[in-house]
Amino acid sequence: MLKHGILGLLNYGSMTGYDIVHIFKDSLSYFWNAQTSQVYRELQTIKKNGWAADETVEQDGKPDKKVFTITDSGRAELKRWLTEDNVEFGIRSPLMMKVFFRGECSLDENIDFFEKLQNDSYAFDYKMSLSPPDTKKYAEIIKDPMKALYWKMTIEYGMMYSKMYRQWVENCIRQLEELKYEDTGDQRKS
Amino acid sequence: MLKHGILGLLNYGSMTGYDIVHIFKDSLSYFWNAQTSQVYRELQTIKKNGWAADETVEQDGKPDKKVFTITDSGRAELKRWLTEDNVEFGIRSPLMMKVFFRGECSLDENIDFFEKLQNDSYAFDYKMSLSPPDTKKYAEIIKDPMKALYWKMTIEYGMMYSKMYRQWVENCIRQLEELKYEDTGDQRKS
DNA sequence: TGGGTCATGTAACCTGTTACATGATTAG
DNA sequence: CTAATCATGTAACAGGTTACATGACCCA
Repeated sequence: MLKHGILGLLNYGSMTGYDIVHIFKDSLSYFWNAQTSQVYRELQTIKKNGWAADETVEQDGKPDKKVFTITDSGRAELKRWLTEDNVEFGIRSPLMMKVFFRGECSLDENIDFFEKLQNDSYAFDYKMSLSPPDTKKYAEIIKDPMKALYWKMTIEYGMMYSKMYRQWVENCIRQLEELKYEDTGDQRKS
Repeated sequence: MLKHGILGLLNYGSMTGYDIVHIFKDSLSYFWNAQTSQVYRELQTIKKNGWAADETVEQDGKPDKKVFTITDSGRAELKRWLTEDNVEFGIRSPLMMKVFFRGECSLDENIDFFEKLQNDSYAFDYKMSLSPPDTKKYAEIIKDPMKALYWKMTIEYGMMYSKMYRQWVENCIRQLEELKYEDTGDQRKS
């Protein structure tokens, strides 16, 4: 998966592992987070597969760098990946796995649990409002406004997801709180 | 992750690997899909960790089975996992990775792409309406209505996600179709 | 006699995470 | 002097996927 993300970036222009790591952090982090170590490893297999070639560039005052350039075979592989249909609808969610079994904890513990989720989602939105995916940096790389459209779609997805998530969490909290009142003598009518 | 899901199920009652695989298929598949091979492997490590004990039961007319029973240490581990806070808000999405780079394909190809996503989501909803997560089977296992609440929450999440997803896809298609009309001479006003 | 259910797995592989490791330059 | 930025990775582990493998019984 990450392999093809890297290939996609290399297709915009030649760059180093270091560059790739930073683009992931700045512009793709909210739907994919890439470990430095994995990026360097994938670059090795990309090279081994002949999807990119590397060239060592000396710099002064800075360490040498290894610039990767996509090959025709790499572009073909990128296109193959984009065309292949294996995008299954489905939500592999570690969070739901936990929610599913929360009956083992007390009502109060679970209210705390969901309130923490709520806070995380607020924090996420706040962080996003402070530093949205870095438009300028990405525009430098991507240039073509037509291509930026797809980037915008992923951001819209992130925002819609975040909104839906918050609604779900609030709904869960409401249900738990109603149960709590029922337990402690039905104070809802007062 | 799956390890703890299995532990959660064993906590409801002793069962075999085969049972676990089927419960995952019937009731948890829409947020986690478990491979048979992985289930059997995880059961081995669960046993090795002392979280469950196994007992071979002979049957007539059917192959022998290995029934796993959770231990106190297993219950403690389940509780530890539920209590530990590592539920990061964030959406690791292979789909978004693909959407991000779709600028490499033509408008028409991309309209097809999103229409396929739309169909998948319709198919998912239809399948869910025909056979929603198997209430009866799950009720047999879970019994306690208080615990079933958390199961219901995961289903609500699935439905809300599915709705949001469809809206997002429709929104994407709309944007692409507008662009198409602009390209072919702005027929929107007619 | 052919397909479904019951029931068990192994082996190889791929992908992602965590921890560790180095070292020069530059700005505050 | 110290922290950040630039720039590279290795090693071990954890978790998930794919392919393969076996075998009896039951129902149509």
